[in-house]
Amino acid sequence: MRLTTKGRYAVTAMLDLTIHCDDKPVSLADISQRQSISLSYLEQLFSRLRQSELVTSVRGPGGGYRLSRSSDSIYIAQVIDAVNESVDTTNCKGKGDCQGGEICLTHSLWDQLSQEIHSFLNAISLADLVARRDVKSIAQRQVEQLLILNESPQAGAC
Amino acid sequence: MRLTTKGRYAVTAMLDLTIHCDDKPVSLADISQRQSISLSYLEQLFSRLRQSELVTSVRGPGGGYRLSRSSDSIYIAQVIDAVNESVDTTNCKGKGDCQGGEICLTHSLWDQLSQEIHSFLNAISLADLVARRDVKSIAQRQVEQLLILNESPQAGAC
DNA sequence: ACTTACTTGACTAAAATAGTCGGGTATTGG
DNA sequence: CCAATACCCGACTATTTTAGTCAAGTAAGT
Repeated sequence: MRLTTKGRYAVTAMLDLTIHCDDKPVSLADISQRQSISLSYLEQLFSRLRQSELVTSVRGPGGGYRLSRSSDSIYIAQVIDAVNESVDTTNCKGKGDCQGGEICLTHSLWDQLSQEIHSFLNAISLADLVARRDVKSIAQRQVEQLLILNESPQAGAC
Repeated sequence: MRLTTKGRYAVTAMLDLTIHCDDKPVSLADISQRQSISLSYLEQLFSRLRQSELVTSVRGPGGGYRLSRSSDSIYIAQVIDAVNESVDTTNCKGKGDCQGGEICLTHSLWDQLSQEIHSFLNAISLADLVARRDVKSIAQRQVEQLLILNESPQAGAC
């Protein structure tokens, strides 16, 4: 099982994309500023997200990324899977050959835990997260901080 | 969040201890053979398990380890915590200072997931695992394999 | 005494994480 | 056309963690 900054960044970036998407695609530079994630690292993550067909890209000036489908049909588990191999907690990737070809003593426990985590993350969509009150207020704070930082009022398109 | 071989080994070893404990303490050498875990590595893990007061040790010949209390009052979450810092999935360890002192966009999600995993692992005791049918049959297989392995050396040795 | 078995700490190879860097390529507004 | 924008891609790297090994103890039973 791996659940580290990589997966967290991916979900955070996808959520940012969901919040700040109206008609124009969202550039990685914007996400980088709002979410304090390095631009180069974001590029790496979005390469995987695009390969998994969770986002589509638009090149050139004014370009950026869009969700490839509605935010209520993109689930957190899919985002994590895209960048973070899996949420499997078994050693044998569910195959049951954990102890020299045979199943190990605790295999069923880890198998059960993996299913538990997967169903939890697969039941929450990006749309669900956007609807949360705390997410809304944090997103607003981030936009305001960015405006102060940039000083020049950048025509709040959203 | 970390859930790797270290935590799995710890739970497996504790389960082995639960199964093979009658009156005499269980030596790490026995666990090492049955569960195919390196003896030196087990020593490292049991050092942590002892510090967390999950096991007690008996030194000298015939010595080994015992559960410090009944197997129905030792929970999987405690074993993992003992060797594997925590099952927390947030970046800020629940503090909420994930984005430069402020809370990050996805904090509540990871916080919720952490609680989910913790309650799952905290609801299963070693006694619960021992009672499982698959665990019983795997344990029996391991004992039989060990008997075969230990009886053979008389043939070609010396 | 001798052996067994726990105890401790230092050390290490390999892998993963969390990035950086430098060059591409497509697109578009002027 | 052209230069700026922003995605695209692969190689590189420092740091941390994992999954151990090794050596030198200490305590206790026969």
